[in-house]
Amino acid sequence: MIDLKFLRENPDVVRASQKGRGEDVTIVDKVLASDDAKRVAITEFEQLRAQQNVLSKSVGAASGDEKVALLANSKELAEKVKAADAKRAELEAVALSHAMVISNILDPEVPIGGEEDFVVIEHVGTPRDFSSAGFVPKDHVELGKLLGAIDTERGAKVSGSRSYYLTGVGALLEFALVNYAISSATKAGFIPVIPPVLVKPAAMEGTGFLGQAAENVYHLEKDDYYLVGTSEVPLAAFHMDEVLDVAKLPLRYAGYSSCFRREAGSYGKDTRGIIRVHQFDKVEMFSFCKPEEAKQEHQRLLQWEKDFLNAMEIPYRVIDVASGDLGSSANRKFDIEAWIPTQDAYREVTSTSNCTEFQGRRLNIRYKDSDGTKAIATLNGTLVAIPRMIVAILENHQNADGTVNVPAALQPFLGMTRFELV
RNA sequence: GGAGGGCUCGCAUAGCGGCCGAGUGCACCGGUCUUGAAAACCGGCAGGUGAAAGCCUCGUGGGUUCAAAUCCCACGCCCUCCGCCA
Repeated sequence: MIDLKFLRENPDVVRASQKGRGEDVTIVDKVLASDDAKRVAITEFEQLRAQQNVLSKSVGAASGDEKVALLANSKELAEKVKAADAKRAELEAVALSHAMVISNILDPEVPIGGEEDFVVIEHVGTPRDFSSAGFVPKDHVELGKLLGAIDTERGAKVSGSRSYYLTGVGALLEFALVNYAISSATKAGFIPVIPPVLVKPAAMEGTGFLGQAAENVYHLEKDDYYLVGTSEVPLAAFHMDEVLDVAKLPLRYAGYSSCFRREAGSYGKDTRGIIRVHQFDKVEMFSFCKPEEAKQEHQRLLQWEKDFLNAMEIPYRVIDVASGDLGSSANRKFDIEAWIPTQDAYREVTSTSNCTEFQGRRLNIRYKDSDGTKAIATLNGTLVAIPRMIVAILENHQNADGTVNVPAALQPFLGMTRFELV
């Protein structure tokens, strides 16, 4: 949630932010109006309540005729208080429901525009020249079959489209990637976490996934639970309703979990292979920090993501994601896109978002320092999303015969230097 | 799924419908004393909101009442026992 005080004082900034995202601008005035009405109702209620408290006390002290008279007064006042309280509650709910619609306020540096309007920040590494090597690269589906690593046909048989089995070296590769990720994250001071992936509505709502992103979330209606699309959700909600000690910040967690995505609205996109799937595992970095440190922390998360790609020896580029393509909680987002030879394109493999205090306010997570209790800032970043990383590794490190070289960083975790044909 | 017990200010506890936003002990913070420490003693010590007055918060939500930590109802969580089970 945005800061209502900020909104009251800077409505134009919020309007511009909404506009930049391609979202409803008129909501700003609705929020201002409903917030105003709410504040008036609160004042009315509190004044009546104060009277009632005084009167009630005098009733207790009085006796006889005096008491009878006071009781009559009090009874009347109690009715008014009740009415005012009901009105207050109603207007508060309206104001909150409006306020929750507004997305996080864009960082002024975010490129304005739609999905295509990202800005490339840098390129790292050079895509291999397969033609000079004298062979046409195979795609990951074919390689996965040759290596006995990926089985999409049986995935479809058992679980429908966008499903797959990782088998043999494919399964081993996941373990190696996860182990490498967790061990490097731990070295960097992250606390490793295996979170629940089945969460209550409050966690989903608080992280901002029930707004525009709701259609991509699996909901178990019978029990009113959600399957998370990323461990960002349980990691953010880990400290829900808590006040954190400023001395412990930044507090960093690395969560390993399955992720579930409905992929509604992506029909026909990436239907081949395991680029876009309904279920995958991921190691996610999550950071709680002071708002004034969030921007630097964002750069740190990006650096850890780059370190991972570098270790995998995969060419990539970093993009500054455009305003229209940001999640509602993010005020800025950097994606890392790995080079995928058979698509002749860079494709998103990791992503890091600065959510500033937006989630902190929704989840009621604060920190305490010498001058008070304030909303905390949260940031998230992918360390490794397994299927896409597997795609990048197989395709970039393949040999003419279909074998694949294992990046040096993973060799200790795999106990092999090459994936052989089965 | 069935049967019980419990949820009060960091922890542990007290709490008759009004004098309870709430006592006590421990912990914690500051001070006196001490070469230093311990002990002792003195003082402070829940949070939110608000400029303040005030208002709100005793698991959560409703209800009864002029007035609820205290009475009633529902739900949640925790613990014990039984059944089922990865």
